[in-house]
Amino acid sequence: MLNSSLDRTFAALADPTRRAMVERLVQGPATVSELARPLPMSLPAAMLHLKVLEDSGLVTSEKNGRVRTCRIDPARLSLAERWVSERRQMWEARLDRLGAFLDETEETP
Amino acid sequence: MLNSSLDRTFAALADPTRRAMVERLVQGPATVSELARPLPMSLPAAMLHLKVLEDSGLVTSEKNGRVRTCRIDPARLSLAERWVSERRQMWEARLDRLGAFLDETEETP
DNA sequence: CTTATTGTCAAGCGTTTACTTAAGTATTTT
DNA sequence: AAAATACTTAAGTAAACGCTTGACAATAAG
Repeated sequence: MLNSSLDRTFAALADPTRRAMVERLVQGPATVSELARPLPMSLPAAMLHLKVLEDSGLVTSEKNGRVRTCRIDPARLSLAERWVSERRQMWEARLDRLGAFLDETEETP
Repeated sequence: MLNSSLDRTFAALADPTRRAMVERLVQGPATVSELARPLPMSLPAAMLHLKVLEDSGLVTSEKNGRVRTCRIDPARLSLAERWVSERRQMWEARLDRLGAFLDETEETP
């Protein structure tokens, strides 16, 4: 399905814990522990959130030795941004058409 | 909480049914039935989705007589758009700083 | 070799989500 | 007034989420 990646991306961003992780990762790569440390939950819980972010494609990671380094994928951020932006633009385009129609209609009152 | 509106907005957009409703509403206002008709589910189910959209603030509605008319609130679309956009920009800013640093470091090789 | 660090897997539990069908209310239309 | 329309509420169910604790790697450091 074409949209299921949008599903997962928006769902990933719907949680404050996961947005906090994104917020951290836009400053640069981080390990699993670094991401989990500030969070008010157990490490396994944090890893589940991380898994949601990875499944959405917003975050990628690679393991070297015993440490896994995570980084954000800005392309996925753009994907979500673009969907919203395009819909807002459609809405604006409709308003423009409506305005033009009204201008035409009320010529020489 | 300041962020719970972002929570609800992203959560609302995470579902294909609700995105389809948004997609419809950017073309202009619609009634509950008009929104529900194309969907492969019962009317009450569609109304639950609509409620999620309203709770998020993405959609508003008013009832005249027996028909409820729904319209989108583009400001809420912008809210989501802006959050994503700002984070993507933070990520880009970091890359810029990194580039500048590397340029400085490798002067006169 | 022993120990600490870093991450992972699994089982369990309570809450929330996404529907369903059935019944009911308010407003038009005939 | 009777019937159709448009929406709303309620009750119930199955699946998904978010978290916990506990046990268990694998790697690095002393």
